[in-house]
Amino acid sequence: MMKTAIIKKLREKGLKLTSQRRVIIDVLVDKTPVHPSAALIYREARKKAKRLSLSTVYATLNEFSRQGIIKMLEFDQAENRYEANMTEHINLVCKNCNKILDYKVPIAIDQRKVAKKTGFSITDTRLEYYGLCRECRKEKKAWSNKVAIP
Amino acid sequence: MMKTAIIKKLREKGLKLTSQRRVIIDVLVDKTPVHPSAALIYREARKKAKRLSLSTVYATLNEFSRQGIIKMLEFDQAENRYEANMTEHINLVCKNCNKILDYKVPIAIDQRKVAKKTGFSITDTRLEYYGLCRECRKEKKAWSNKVAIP
DNA sequence: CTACATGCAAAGCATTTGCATAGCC
DNA sequence: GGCTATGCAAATGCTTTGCATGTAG
Repeated sequence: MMKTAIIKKLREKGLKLTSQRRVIIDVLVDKTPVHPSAALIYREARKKAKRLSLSTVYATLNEFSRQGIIKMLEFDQAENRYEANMTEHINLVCKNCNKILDYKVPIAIDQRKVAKKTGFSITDTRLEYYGLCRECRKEKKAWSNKVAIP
Repeated sequence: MMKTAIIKKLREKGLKLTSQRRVIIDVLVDKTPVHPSAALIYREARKKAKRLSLSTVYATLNEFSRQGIIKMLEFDQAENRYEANMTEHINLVCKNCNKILDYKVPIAIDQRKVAKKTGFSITDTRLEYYGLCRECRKEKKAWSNKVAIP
C-alpha cells in the first residue's frame, strides 16, 4: 500500500498523524517485502526519529491493525510480523529462515457463502502456508549429502 | 482424528506412549470442537491424572505438533489453541468471544503449483477467517439498539 | 538398560500497562 | 484547549529451560 493511502486512511478514521507515526509508516511500507517485526521497525525508525519508544511502535501497530490499515501476523515462538499489503494473498512462511513471501492467488472461497452457512461475518483473513523456501531446501539437500549418520 | 489413530502415529514416529500422553490425547480429542488451549487441556487432564505438570502438557503438545500429529494455532494476545482435526479446513475465529469454528471447504489452491512458482515446499497450512460469530453479531446488534451515544 | 519423558521452579521475552507529559486538530 | 499519542519503567503472562528423577520399550 502507498504511504499516502495509509495516511489518508488515518484521517478517515480520525487518528492523529504524529511524526512518530509518519516514520513508522515509512519504515513499514519500505520493509513490507520482508514482513518486518516490531523490533525491526523500531530499529529502523530510530534512525529517522530519535525520540521514539518501543511501546509507541507497538501501540501504533496495534491501533493500525485494529483499524484494518495494516496487517499483523502473529506467531508463537517468534515475534509478530507486520505488512502493509492489504490485498488478499497467502503468506508463505519458511520454517527454517523465517522468511515470508507473498503469493497472490484468486481465492476461491466465497466469504458470503461462509457467512450464510455459519453465521460468521468475516472481517479479516489469514492464510499461511508453512514449509521451506527455495534456498533452505537447497541447504537441506546439501546437508543430507554431506552429513554422515551420527 | 481418532484417539487410536493418534496413538498409532506416535508409535510410527517412535514416540513413547506415557500415561500422561494418553490423558492429554483423550482430552485434546474430546475438546477439539472448542479448540482448547494448553491451560484448558491441563485443567481437564488433571482431573484424570493427578501427576501431571503444565510443562509436560506444553512439551507434549509441542512434540506432537512438530511431528504433524496435531495442529497448533498461535495467536498474539491470546493463548495457543490446539486441535486434533488434521484435515484441511478453515478456522473461523470470533474476535469477540474467541470461539473457533471449523469450516470445511475444498481448497482450490494447488500446492504443487505454488511450489513450482515460488520454490516453496509446503508442509503445513493455516487458514483463518476472523470476524464475529452468529451469537456475537446478535449481541452487538442488541447493544447498538440499546446503548445511547455517550 | 537407556534414551526419552516428566516435574518442579525459575527464567525468558515479546508485548502490555499505568501514568505523567507532550503535541495534533 | 481537549483529547489522543508518547515515553519510560515496571509488570504481565504464556511458554520455555535446566536438571534430577522416573519409566516405557
